[in-house]
Amino acid sequence: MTEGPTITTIAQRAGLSIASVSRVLNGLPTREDTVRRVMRAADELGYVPNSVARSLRNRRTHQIAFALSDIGNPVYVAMVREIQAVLKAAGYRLLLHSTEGDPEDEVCVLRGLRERYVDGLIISPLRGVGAEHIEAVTTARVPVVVVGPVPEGTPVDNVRGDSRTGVLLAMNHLHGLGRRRIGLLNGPLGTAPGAARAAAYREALELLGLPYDENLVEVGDFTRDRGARAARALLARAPGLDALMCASDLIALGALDVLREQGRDVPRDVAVVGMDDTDLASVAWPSLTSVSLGWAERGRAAARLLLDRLRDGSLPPRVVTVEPGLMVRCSTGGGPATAFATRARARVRALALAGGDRP
Amino acid sequence: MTEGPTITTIAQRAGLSIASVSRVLNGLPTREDTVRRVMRAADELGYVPNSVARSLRNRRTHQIAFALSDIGNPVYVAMVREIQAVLKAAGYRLLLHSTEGDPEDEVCVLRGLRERYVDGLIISPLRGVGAEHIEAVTTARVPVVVVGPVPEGTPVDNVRGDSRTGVLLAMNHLHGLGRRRIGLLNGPLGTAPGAARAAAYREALELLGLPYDENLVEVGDFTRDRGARAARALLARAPGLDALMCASDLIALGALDVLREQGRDVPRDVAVVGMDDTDLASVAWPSLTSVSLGWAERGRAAARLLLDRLRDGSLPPRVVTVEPGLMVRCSTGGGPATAFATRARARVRALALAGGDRP
DNA sequence: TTGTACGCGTTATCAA
DNA sequence: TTGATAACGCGTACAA
Repeated sequence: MTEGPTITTIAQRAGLSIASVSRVLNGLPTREDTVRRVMRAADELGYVPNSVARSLRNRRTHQIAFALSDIGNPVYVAMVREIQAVLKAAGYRLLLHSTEGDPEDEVCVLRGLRERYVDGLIISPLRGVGAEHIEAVTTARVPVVVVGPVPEGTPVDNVRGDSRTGVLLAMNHLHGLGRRRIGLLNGPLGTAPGAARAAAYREALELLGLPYDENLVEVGDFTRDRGARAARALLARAPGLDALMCASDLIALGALDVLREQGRDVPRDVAVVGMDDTDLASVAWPSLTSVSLGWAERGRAAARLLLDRLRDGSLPPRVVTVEPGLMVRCSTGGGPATAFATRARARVRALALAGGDRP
Repeated sequence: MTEGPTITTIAQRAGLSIASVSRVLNGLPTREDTVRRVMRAADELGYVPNSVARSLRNRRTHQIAFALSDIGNPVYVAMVREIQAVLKAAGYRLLLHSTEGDPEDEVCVLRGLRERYVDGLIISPLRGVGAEHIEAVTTARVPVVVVGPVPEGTPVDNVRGDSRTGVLLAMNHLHGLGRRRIGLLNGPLGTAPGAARAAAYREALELLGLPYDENLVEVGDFTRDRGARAARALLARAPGLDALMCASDLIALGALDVLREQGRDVPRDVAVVGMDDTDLASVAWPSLTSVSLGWAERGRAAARLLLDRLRDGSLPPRVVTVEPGLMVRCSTGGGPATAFATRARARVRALALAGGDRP
């Protein structure tokens, strides 16, 4: 808790000016002897630069914030890990903001950026970037990268998943297993992922030549409890279904609970597919086939985008789309031992099926 | 990306001195009229204070760092969430440092504190605070709270779990179910939790009047894979065991995999208990009875300890011990519906058994 | 090569 | 009540 030496202290001790000290410390060309004197004094005093003062001068804090909707959501864990790794390697520190999914809070974070305590922000709003964000994002005084969908044409660095292709992948897989009455357990249609998945589901049915039956669709929430409730409702209404496409792993876990409770065998009677491919998918029993939306990869991409922009602010806004994959596990017939990923291959098939790449 | 107005800009526009502006902005007593002029100018200019400059002056950044061993470890997720909530409410931001379990890296973080970019640190080293940390901890220029065991007598705020009581709780539970050949699947003895759990296991056996049999103990790692491997080895050596005490949920999940693979029914043939009570425990099938070491609570406690100290640096170092509990689920015979927590009650029993409270 | 002096944006002290 | 001014610790033109 000592008061801590500054370059002034060092200068006094070494009998030099603070300018010389600063130069040595920053590795600027200096006479050999001076270097030694400064280093010696710094060493003896246990000098450590004050990063706040430095930031004030440099206008760089070497800190980057990540605003996420909910720390408890496992999809974010993978993202945080990757982001942190990339940033750390580049000499940045990671600040975390958990907004609990409150859009107002998210806007607050964006506004707070103007306080200049970070050099940049990665934000991943659960419900997508709405009108209320957009102004804050585009007028922010530091670079912002959005993970998730943004309105068409928004001039901002953006990393997106492709749940449409993900759903096509999964539906194609189920169809290939001979399933024909495939139910959808979706999240709220008001959220970006909910809407996208609903549309992709319909599209897939069409492509597969299956009829759309609204009795096979139930909307709930992205949680396990609500997923279970939705599954119960759906199974009551459509007892004959032979597969469930779930809009998240948590929903799928809820569905598994209900199926087990009703004595229906998974995957024999009903095959189940989740989305997000979180840790939970491999832990569940039966282990869950799940669409991998590439969360980890998205985290990495977002961090890289941001670092690039910090190096060169004049870059045009870029959009990175991460390819989805399908992790096949027991809940659709794959074994835990035989769990395998189909990414490129399955994707090709699904896209051929879909007739083109339009994420 | 404008250059951003400062109090100087405001002062000019309002025809006042920067001192007056600062006073108004900080709510110090000022003439009504002046207040209005300043507020108006600030508003029109869209002024936002520069938190870096403020920090330089105040020597407070309103940032707190949390150094953890591995973001991917689910026990930390709960902690991060709670810490963030407490800090946010108190007006602090949370910085994350993932050290990947590297003690050297942890020391680096501690050293980095001297750069003054945070007001305090919460650190939770997986292997406990060793000799290499201790100097760094005690000489850090900002308050540090350690979550996890520290050498006796270290003058530092400290939050600890009580895995000893936790193990006693679990062993007592298993004994109560009639299990007599209870195996231990432990993590490395070189880690603090590993050592503590090994000791507690022996102690429990003694208290329960059961013999210690080294053939019933296998040491691996805290991961699922290594847990599975350890389980396989243990089951080969001691096929007759009727219960498994696992030093972490991940180990327990690995054990469940192996038991399923060998066709042994859980809990009928072998009852399984995990530790940490992570989300995974309730997702697994059969759902996993697990010792709750109170990670969320520990996070809260750590944050509070730190905030207290920031308010008053002269407080004596405090130690908070969080009580463990037992979440009984299917893997020892409880149902998912009947899952219940025994904390106080079971604790009392276990302690009566243990003959006193000595965490 | 080295030193002087100023600015980064605030807050706080002291006169006026 | 207000204004001039000095820090906070660092980096860097510019002058010596």
